Amino acid sequence: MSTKRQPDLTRQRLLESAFNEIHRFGFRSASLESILKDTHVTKGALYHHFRNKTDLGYAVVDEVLKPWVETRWRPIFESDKPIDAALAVLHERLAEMSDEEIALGCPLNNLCQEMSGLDEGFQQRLNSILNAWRNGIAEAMRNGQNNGNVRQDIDPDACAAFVVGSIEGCMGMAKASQDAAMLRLAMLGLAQFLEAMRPCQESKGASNGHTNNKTTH
Amino acid sequence: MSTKRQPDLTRQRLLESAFNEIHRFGFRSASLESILKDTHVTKGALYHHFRNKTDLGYAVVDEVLKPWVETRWRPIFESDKPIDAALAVLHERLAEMSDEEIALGCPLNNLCQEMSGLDEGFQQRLNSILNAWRNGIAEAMRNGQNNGNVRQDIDPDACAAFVVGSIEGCMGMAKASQDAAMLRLAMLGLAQFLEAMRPCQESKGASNGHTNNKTTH
DNA sequence: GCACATACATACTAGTTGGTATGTAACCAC
DNA sequence: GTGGTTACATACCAACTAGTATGTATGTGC
Repeated sequence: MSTKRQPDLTRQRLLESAFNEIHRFGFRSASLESILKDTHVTKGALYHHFRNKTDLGYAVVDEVLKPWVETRWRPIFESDKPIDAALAVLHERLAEMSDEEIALGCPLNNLCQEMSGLDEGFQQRLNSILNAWRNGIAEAMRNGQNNGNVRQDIDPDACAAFVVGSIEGCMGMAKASQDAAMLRLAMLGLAQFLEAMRPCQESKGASNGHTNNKTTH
Repeated sequence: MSTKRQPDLTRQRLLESAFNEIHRFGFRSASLESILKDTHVTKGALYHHFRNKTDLGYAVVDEVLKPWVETRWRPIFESDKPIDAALAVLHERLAEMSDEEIALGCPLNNLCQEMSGLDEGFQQRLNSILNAWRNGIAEAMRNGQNNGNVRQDIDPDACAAFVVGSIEGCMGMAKASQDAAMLRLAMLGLAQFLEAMRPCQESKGASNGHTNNKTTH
C-alpha cells in the first residue's frame, strides 16, 4: 500500500499486534501469520525487525507489557497513604475494565503462568516486572508505617507479595468464570484485607475491631 | 510387550500421563506423541479410548483433576472451625509440595488461565471444580459463623472467592518467581487475612462482643 | 549519480501437529 | 470351534508452524 517506509512505526505496530495476539492466545499459540495478517506486514519485514518469535516476545514484554503494568499501578508507589491509594486504584481498574478485558485476564499473569517454567528469558523479564510492582507497594507500605497510616506489625514485603498475588488471583478467578461479577466479589475480600492493614484506632468509630499485638510503635 | 489387553489400565495410564503432560506444558502444547511415547501406547489405542485430544483433555479434568482438587481441600469443607482447618491445610500443602511442583504451578489454575476463554467445555468443567471449592469454603464459613468461630460481619461467598483466588494467586506468584520462598512469603498474607476473619474477642471472657449487623441467621 | 545499507516482499522448507484409514490380534458369546 | 466386537498397531495425511533464502525497492551518505 504505502510507498513510504516507516521502520519505527512498523516495529511498533508489530509489537502492539503481538501484544494483543499473545494476550488472547498466549505466547506459544500466538501465530506470527495472524500478526502479519493483522498488521499487513510481511514475514520479511517481521524478521527484519526481530530475530525470531522469542525475540519478538521479549520485546513485547519489555516495551509494551512493562510500561503497561507500571502506568497502572504507579499511583500506589508514590503515595504515603498506600491503603487508600490501593483501594482507589483497584476501584478505578475495576470500573475501567471491559468485560472482554476481564475475560482475557491480566496479560502479565497470563504470560507468567504460561512461560515461567519454560523459558528463562521470559521468566526473568516477567519477574522483574513483578518485583518492581511488589517493591513499589512494599515501599509505600513502609512509608505508610512511618506516617502512621499502616499497622506497624505487618511485614511490608509479605504484604506486598500477597496483595500482588491476590490481585492476580482474583483476576484469574474472574477469567476462569468469564464473569465480571466474580471479579467484584473476590475483590471485596482484598478490600477487606487492605482495611485490616490500617492501624487499629482503638476508640474511634472504626468498624474493624482486631485485637492485634503491635510489637513496636 | 504384554500380550494381554487391559483397556481400563491403558485408559488410566493415558489419563495420568496426559495430566502430567498438560501440567507441564498446558493443554494446547501438550503433545499426544509425547504421551504415547511416555505410556508406550500407540495412537490407535489412544484414539480407541478417546475421540480426540479435546475429549482426552475433558476426561483428564473430570477424572483426574477434579478428585485431585477435592481430596486436597475437603478437610476444610467438613470443619466447623474453617479458619483453623484452612490454616492447617495450607501448612500441610506448603510442607508437602516439592520445589518442582511449586515451579509447575497449580494444575487447576494453569488450565483455567489457559483454556477459560478459548473452550467452553473446559471453562464449564473447570469452573464447576472452582465452584465446588468455593462453595465448600463458604459453607464452612457459615458453619463457623453459626458456631461463633467466624466473624458475623463478613460475606462467606465473597470470603471464599477471595480465599480461593488468593491461594491460586500466591501459587502463581511462586510459579512466576520459580521460588518456593515466594510462596511462603505470599502465604503469610493469606494467613493474616484468615486470622482477621476470627470474631473479635474484646475481653477474652465474652464469647462474642462484635457490634455487627447480622442481616439474616 | 553511485554505492551501500536499510526496509521490506515472496516463495519455499523442514518439522510437528492432530487426526484417519486400514489392518490385526485378542477376547467373548454361543 | 465360529462370528463378532473390542482393543489395539501401523502407516499415512493435511494443515500449520517458525524460520530461511532470495529478491527488490527505498532511503542516505558521498
